[in-house]
Formats: sequence, structure tokens, C-alpha cells
Amino acid sequence: MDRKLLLLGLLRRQEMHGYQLHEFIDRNLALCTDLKKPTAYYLLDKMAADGWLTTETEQEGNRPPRRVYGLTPAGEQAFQRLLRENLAHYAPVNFPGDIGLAFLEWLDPGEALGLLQEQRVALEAHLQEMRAVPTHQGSLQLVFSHQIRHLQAELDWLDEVIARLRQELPQ
Amino acid sequence: MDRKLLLLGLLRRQEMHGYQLHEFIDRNLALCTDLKKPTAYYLLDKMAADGWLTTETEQEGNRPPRRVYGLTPAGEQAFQRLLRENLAHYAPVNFPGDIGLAFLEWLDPGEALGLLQEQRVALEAHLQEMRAVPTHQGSLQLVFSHQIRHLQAELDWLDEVIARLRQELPQ
DNA sequence: TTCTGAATAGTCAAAACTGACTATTAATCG
DNA sequence: CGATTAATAGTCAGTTTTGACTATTCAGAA
Repeated sequence: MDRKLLLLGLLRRQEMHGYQLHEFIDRNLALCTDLKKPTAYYLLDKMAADGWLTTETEQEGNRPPRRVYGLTPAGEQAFQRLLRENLAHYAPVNFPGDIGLAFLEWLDPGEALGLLQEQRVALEAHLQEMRAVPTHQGSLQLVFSHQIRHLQAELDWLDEVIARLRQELPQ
Repeated sequence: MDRKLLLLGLLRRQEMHGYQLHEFIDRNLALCTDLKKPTAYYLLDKMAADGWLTTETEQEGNRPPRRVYGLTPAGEQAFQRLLRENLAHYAPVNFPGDIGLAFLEWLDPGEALGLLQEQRVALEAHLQEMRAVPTHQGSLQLVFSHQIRHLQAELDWLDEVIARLRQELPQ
């Protein structure tokens, strides 16, 4: 449902066609969600079928025709409802890395250390990249600071696990 | 792939049948992943078809027959490979709540405050529940402390957003 | 003993998602 | 100019995931 909320929220500001929506999400909101192109069209068509969106086929110049989506009143209502649901509920997050951690004891501490250090490099690079993004306007800044907060927590935690592994190391 | 890693890791300790696997994951590892029953069977059958697992149909007493899965050498290799892949790479996480945050400015601060406070209650309850779980043995303890770390980070962050909203409030 | 509810073991059809593809137009470069 | 690459706009077939269901067994209550 969160992806529908995202699409509705973007269409609320301004009517758009599918390619444009996917483009915008991929370029600016990749940290919020990973919405593949076919999924975007799937959800848009579904919401249109449910009466949440209007579709008009437009043609600009002699570019290929494209479907422009816009919010209906029902779509606006759905947006309001989904936004409140999203903000009022806490959704537990699953960290894929936890599954590897659960089996960490099956590896010898030396190899585990090496692997986690490799992960640490990737994580720190990602964090630096995120910090380097110029400040956004409005609520988008919240999303960035949220992400950065969790990345920092993850890095701190990874450092502790690495430190503990070092102590276990013989020699 | 992470869910396959999980199933392989559990089967590596001990042969199990599908229901038992899903039961164990749902009871003890729900914080790692949410693996629905049909998904578990789907993945097990797929890994069996790929030669990673053996299946034997067993019948105990006059209980209904059940398929018991066990690791093949190829399955063991896959486990080793997937475990190293999981530990060495950082996988960015998407927080569903970020989508709501991105549209926070469309709500008036008073209502936003109320909704986030509601979320905070749920989040804190979840954190308390997690802390109350008795200490696990081995690497599972790592998973718990990882989760708790992120829940605490989330709570701190939510409190900051709430505080900022309070300041925006008129009067 | 018979009934009720919970636990066991899994299946099925439908929904959701994605990698890889098509087809057109615009931009660049020798 | 002609050729090559990038951008635009979307589709399709296949994979993955899930809600809702079946069918049996067992434990305890009436």
C-alpha cells in the first residue's frame, strides 16, 4: 500500500505519465522505495480500474502517445486515508543482514571478520554518498535525515560486532 | 535469496519438514523475516528441484504423511556461498514509514503530531516486547541486539520529529 | 461419548512483482 | 550526412508471494 501512497502523493501535486513517475521516483526517491517500472504501471492501472485515477492519452509533437494519470476525488480520499494509516502505525522492518548474522557462529572468527569488514566498506560508502546529497526542501529532508540516522546506527553496531570478533581472534 | 539462506541454515542443523520449518521461523525468527507458509513450501520445492535438498516422505503414527527436507552437498555449497554473500554485502533497507514522512508537510502540524504520537506508542511497545525476550544462545543474540539498536534509533528519531512538530504548533 | 476448538500439514488460485524485451525519437560525433 | 548511442514510453511472459482454503488428528469439556 505504501507504494500506492507514494504514487498518489506525486500525482496529487501534478498530473504525470507513467514513465515520468517512475523516472522521478528512481532519481529522487530511490532511498524510500525501489519501485520497478512494470510495478509502477501495474499499480497505476489498478488504481485507475479502482476509480482512484483518471487516464488521458496525450500526444506531444510526434513523440509516442502516453497515458497521463490524475487523481479523482476517490483517489484524493484514498491518499488522505493511506497517509494517516502510514503515519499512525509502526511497521516492523526486516533487515536481510540479520539472516547472515544468525549463522555467524558457523564461520571461523577470522573469515567472519573479513566479510564484515567488507560489508563495512560498502556501508560507509553508502553513508558518505547519502551525506553528500544536497539538502532537500520540505519533508524530503526528513526522509534523508531518517535514513542517515539508521545508517549511522548500523555503522556503529557493525563496528561493535567487528570489535567483538577481533577479541575472539586467537593470537 | 536471504530466505533461502535461512531455510538452508536451519536444515543444516537438522532435517525438518515444511510445517516444522515455518513454525520455527514464525515463532523464533519473526523479527528476521516474515516467511509465509506457502512461500516456504515454494522455496523448499524450488531448492529441491535445483538439487539443493533431498525430500523423503515420512509417516509417523497415523498422522498425515509429510515431506522431510535435508541438505545435499550442493545445498551445503549454496549455503556457504549465500552466507558469505550476505555477510560481505550491505543491502540498503527501505523504511515504509519514509513514504508517509515525505508527505508530512501536507498535513497540519497538529494532526501530524497526533498521528506520530500514535506511532510512537506502537513503536515503544514493540521495543519493550523485544527487550523482554529472554537472552538467546549464540548468534541469535546478535540478531536481537541489532533489532533493538535500530528500534532505539527509530524511537530517538521519532521523538525529535515530534519535538520539532510541537515547536511549529501555534500557541 | 460426542462435540468443540486447537494443532498439524499442506494446497490453490489469484495477486504482485520483475528481467528482459520492443519500438520510437532525439542527440552526438566523425 | 549516416551511424551510433542515449532517452522515451511502455509491454510481456514468467517468477514470486500471499490470503484463504482443505483435510486430518488430538485434547479437553460437556
